[in-house]
Amino acid sequence: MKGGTVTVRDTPTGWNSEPAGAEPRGRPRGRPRSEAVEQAILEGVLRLLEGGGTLSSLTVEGIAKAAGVGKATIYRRWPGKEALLLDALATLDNDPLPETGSGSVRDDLVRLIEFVRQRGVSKRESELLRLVTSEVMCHPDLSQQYHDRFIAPRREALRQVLVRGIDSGELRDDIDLELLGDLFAGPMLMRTVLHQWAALPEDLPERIVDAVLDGVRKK
Amino acid sequence: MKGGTVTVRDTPTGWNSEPAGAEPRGRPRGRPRSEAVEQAILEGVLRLLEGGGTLSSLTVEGIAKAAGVGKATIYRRWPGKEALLLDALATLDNDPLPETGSGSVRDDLVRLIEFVRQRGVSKRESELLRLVTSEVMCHPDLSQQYHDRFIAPRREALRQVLVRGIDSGELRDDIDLELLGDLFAGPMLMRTVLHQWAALPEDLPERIVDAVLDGVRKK
Amino acid sequence: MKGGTVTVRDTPTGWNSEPAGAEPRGRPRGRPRSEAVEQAILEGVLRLLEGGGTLSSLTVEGIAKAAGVGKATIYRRWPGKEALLLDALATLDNDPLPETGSGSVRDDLVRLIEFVRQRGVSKRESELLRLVTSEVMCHPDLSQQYHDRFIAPRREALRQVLVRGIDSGELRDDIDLELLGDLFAGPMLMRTVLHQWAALPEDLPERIVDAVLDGVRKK
Amino acid sequence: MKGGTVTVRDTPTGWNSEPAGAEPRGRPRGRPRSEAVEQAILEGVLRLLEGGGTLSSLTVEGIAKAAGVGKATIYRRWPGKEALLLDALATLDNDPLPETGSGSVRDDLVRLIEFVRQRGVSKRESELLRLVTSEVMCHPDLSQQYHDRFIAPRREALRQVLVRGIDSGELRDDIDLELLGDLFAGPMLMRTVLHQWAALPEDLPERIVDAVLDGVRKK
DNA sequence: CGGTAAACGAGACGGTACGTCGTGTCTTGAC
DNA sequence: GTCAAGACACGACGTACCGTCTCGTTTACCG
Repeated sequence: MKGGTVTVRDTPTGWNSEPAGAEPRGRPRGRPRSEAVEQAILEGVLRLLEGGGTLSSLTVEGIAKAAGVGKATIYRRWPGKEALLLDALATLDNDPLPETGSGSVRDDLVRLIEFVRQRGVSKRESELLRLVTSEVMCHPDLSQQYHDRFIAPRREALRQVLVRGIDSGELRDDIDLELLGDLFAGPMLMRTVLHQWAALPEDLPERIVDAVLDGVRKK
Repeated sequence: MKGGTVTVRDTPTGWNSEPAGAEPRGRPRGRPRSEAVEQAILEGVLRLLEGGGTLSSLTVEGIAKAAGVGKATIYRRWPGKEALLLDALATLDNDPLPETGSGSVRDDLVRLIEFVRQRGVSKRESELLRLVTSEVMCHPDLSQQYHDRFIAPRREALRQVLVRGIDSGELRDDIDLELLGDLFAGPMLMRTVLHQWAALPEDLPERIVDAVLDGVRKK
Repeated sequence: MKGGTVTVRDTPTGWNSEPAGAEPRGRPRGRPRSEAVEQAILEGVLRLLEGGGTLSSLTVEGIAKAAGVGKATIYRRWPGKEALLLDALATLDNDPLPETGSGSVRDDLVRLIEFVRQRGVSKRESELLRLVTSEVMCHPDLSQQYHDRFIAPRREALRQVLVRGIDSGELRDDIDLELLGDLFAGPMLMRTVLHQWAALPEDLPERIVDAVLDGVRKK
Repeated sequence: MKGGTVTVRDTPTGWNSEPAGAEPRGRPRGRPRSEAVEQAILEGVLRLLEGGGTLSSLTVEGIAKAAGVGKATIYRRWPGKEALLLDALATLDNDPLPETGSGSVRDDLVRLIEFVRQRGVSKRESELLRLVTSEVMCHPDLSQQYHDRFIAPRREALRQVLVRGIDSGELRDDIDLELLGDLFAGPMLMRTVLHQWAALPEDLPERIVDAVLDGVRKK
């Protein structure tokens, strides 16, 4: 909730950013925004999502009620339901990406895909992902936000592994990097977006990686 | 707009089904529903979608206005906006699946993926797909409809090709069929859902199929 | 609720105005507005007013709830709470002005003032008058409306009586008509606006008229 | 802003009363309230009123902004907008009542009515009166305040003159005092509340008094 | 050919949520 | 303890759609 947030949120007075020393543009005046309120709102969103329901059944009014908060307090921080959803997603999805580069390229790939699989197994996260993803597909501007905050880091990690694999001669160098990434990530997305969330067995990452590495043609 | 429709639409009086002769359950009385009105509504949906916009900016009231039609006329035919969207999608997506089974398994796979690629290059279809997909992810009941009408046929065609490949010894038989399908279809979905619609070059299907067939491991 | 209303209300399609024959400017299309709903809203206003309360405690939302009506239905007919109050007042204040010109000028004056006194005695009307009057004093545009619909007719009736009195030699002709009217009407207003509504005994009109006629100077 | 104020205001610490020496109940600690702030708030109210506008368009938030003052500073001094209005009215309406009892009863009456007329010709005061009056009519508790501070003194002065007139034999003694007062004050109220503020010519007080004294019946 | 009945355009209807604004209280740091 | 600033819970505002309903009109069929 550090970097990407500022472009979506209203970034009201920047009262909690400066590390030390003199504040450049004057310190924020008036009562500071309550951290607890922030948490309550995000927690309220997650609580409502657990009940399940449509995107349009997740109303701002309902969130305010669930969080014990005024509507204005929500609109003071987020321009709308969509941006709020992104931040709610961020509160769940803040585990660090797995370490890569230490072992074999294959193991790194498995680890990355396993990391994504975890998202879908958690009830909370999968519900949230379901809604966020559909919301995102409607709002092109949010799509950018979503991509920058959630997709891009994963893709970058994947890219680095793939580059290492090419450099070390483990991977073919005649396939463009973008497609290479899609080959590994696509099957997970397939289950995530269109299939049931249940169809994510533990050994799925391994099977995906091995199949993509070796090809499906009979030798 | 034939088979699947009946489960979604109200199928009010069955006025356009029987050719002649005795109607079993009473012939429809009163003024028959106008075919032109039906077209106008669906066309109105597509016209509004071209303007682009959020899912919630596509209102039933707006559709009625755009089509020069009363709201009740829409509700008489579809139970809601979602089902209407599915039918609108069907008016575009009614090309027959490509023939398969005549040539090599590889060519069949390329043809199938190329068929999907076509969906994404048309402005109208890609916009519609964007909204329908996000709508579908929220409504579990629609999800079933969408799957049965649009996903299942494609998956089935794909499955048949893959089975043929396994039987003929061209494809490995130690990968379960479901994953096999995802390997080919996943990369396309990746571009469709998360990437830009533009990134769908003509030779993409070939490159996907060859990469998946041969694997990405350096020989 | 005939003439004056049209300038305040939205006068949507004029569906209830034409006496007979062909409608000049096209008959209203769509479902006609319900007379019953209209009554329910006005009745709701009066019911809430009986409970007593501030002007700002009489909310549009409350009126809608009390009348079992959607807010939009109110806004469809009246531009705001103020105009609605005027019409609510009109539903109470629709007794015909008393007949004048038949007997003595003094009796006519007493009758007119007695007519005004009746307004203040009724709980409903006095509450309503209290709010309407204060509302009216804030909104200059409503002030005009209020004057035209409620004040002007009374003043005109009073003026006619006074003119008759001057012509017949019963009243002095060296006092301008406006002031003459204020002399008779002022004392009633005094009790109405500033005093308690209770202080309106039955013989008040007679005493006012006689005092104004004869003067208060000791002979 | 002397006597009546204390019942309405919070009378916080009494910081401006003691001349010197020992404070009986502990001297006020902390920063004393700024006199300038008080003035700024009242002046802000008057400035906003000159712009004209509805009662509800005169918001506490707007007053604070206009006075360059925090909202809490206003609420620390007055319990609400209404009481503040009364005090704002008092800053304008602080001329001493005219002397009476020195000359003829008629001249005293003219003087008193002329005094009231002055209120109406000042733009500031008439605007303020307009709002205060309407506010007052809604809040029964304020009505009492308003009556005690502004109406009662005038009525009392009027009453004294009338009593003197009766005692001296100049006025009839068969009309109750309350009605007698209304006869003189009513016409002014008429113009003030319902008519235009403009209709207050200089000789109006004289004409009212003479007409009421002598009666309007032709001799 | 005239009657019956449903479809049609229009738009009113009871609701629900929207995003904004004002209220009166509170919480900061500065004075 | 006051002050300016502004966050806070609350609740009304006026608007926009929802899905249903009631109008008068139109358009088929059926007797």
